[in-house]
Amino acid sequence: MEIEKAIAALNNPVRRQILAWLKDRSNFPPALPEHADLDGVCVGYIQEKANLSQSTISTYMGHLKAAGLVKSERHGQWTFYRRDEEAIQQFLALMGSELSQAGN
Amino acid sequence: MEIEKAIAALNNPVRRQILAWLKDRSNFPPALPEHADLDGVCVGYIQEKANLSQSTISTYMGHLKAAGLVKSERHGQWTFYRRDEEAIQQFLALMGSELSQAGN
DNA sequence: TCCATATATCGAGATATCGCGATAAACGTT
DNA sequence: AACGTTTATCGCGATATCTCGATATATGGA
Repeated sequence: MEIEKAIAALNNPVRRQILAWLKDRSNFPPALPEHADLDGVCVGYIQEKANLSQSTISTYMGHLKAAGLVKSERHGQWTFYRRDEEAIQQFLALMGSELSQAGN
Repeated sequence: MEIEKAIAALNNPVRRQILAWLKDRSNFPPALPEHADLDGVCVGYIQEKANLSQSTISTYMGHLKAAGLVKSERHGQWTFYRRDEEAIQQFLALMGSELSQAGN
């Protein structure tokens, strides 16, 4: 997790929305049978939901990944993205300690 | 506090640094005797510390204020800026609930 | 009133981000 | 090898942000 890149990645409503959608797999169409055992959501589903171009969403996921907020796994032609909960909590903790007054 | 503007305001290392400096008044030169009873730090001191131009710092403080992260008070020719601790905590709480997985 | 000081606003050039379409790369299937 | 599908990368015009110097505004003092 890189706080600098993470803040930049979060400085965009669609990227924040995608992170929120990824909290719950049921925000997306069901996985194909052959992907039933994998977690994460493929780029195409995210693109469909966000209603932006394929290249834009691919780039967005790249930002989120570079920031460390999501993990990705490629299976065949598909890349599955899922939240990195640990990194997200770490980010929140870092923001808290950077922003909070000492006594709080 | 406006989460959209707050994230944008925080998406800049100098503005984050200023917020951090403002945690402790002793990061700046002592107040003039006639300002001893006021809290907050004047723009000039912040500028000196950040080593950017006067106009840049004034604009930065405007961003932080528009985001609701700081409060300002004018006394004579000086504007004193201080952190809005309540708003900052509210921002952190909002980020937490927006980013965190439901079960966390 | 005139001047000095502190801050805010304006206008501009440099740089970064946005979001796209086109194209490339990766992979599976035939 | 050739093709279809999925994702990643490239190049670009549009827009936003950065940071500055110059200027305007606000205030207090001589």
